[in-house]
Amino acid sequence: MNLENTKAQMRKGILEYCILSVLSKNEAYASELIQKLTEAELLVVEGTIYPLLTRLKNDGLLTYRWEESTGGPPRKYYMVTTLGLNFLAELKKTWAAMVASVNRVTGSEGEGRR
Amino acid sequence: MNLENTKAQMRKGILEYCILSVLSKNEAYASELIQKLTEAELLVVEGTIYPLLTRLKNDGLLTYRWEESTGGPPRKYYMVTTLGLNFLAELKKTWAAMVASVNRVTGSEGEGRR
DNA sequence: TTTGCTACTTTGTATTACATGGTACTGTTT
DNA sequence: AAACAGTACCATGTAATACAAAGTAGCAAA
Repeated sequence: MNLENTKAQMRKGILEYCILSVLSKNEAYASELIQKLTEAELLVVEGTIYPLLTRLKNDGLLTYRWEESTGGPPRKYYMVTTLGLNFLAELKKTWAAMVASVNRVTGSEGEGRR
Repeated sequence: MNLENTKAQMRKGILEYCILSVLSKNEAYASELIQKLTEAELLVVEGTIYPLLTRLKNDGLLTYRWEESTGGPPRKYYMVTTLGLNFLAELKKTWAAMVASVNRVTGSEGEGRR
């Protein structure tokens, strides 16, 4: 029962939401995504993001296209599909509801709203 | 990739926080906890909460005492230890930081603060 | 005694994040 | 040209968690 472990557990399930959200604004390839999420202090690593992107693609929420790079191997640029946009809208609601619930239960209901 | 599944994943890791938080205000037994969390629209079931309570107890964050019931079997009333309170304080910070990060990444940073 | 309710417990399963190691393409250095 | 370094993608195995499901046990009323 250490804090790092609990943090990791808390991150579970929100990555999908974050990735879809980031990609809905701009297409990006995996390394770019990792950089953006890391900048936002949401730890992610390769071993996490590649399987996740593949899963989202297999479920029809993402597509990708290959693009040559000016140095190094070609990149897979991912973008959100229409289905992905719908799912993202649902996730947004879900996230908002969950934050509200947690804040209510933990007694920080008013925070950020006064 | 269905919404219910993603919701379940989003809940991961926050239960510890919610339970510690609820118990820090009033001691309670498992069924009471389930009721409170369900009222707050945070689904929990027996199979989830009993092992979790035991884990928190084994890690020294919770203690319990038996109390006879006026009908039915005796109840285990759980309460938070000093160690648990410290951990709770950390979780509170962690949760707040994560919500801030997610909102920043998904572009809902201002929401609830206007 | 049987039935029903409450409360606690245990076992097995699905899902996820991550660590780790591996493949492949490009350009640079020797 | 050969070796190397850097970038990018991919695959496998592990740990942790939530949950379903089935089980145990106490108490009380019919």
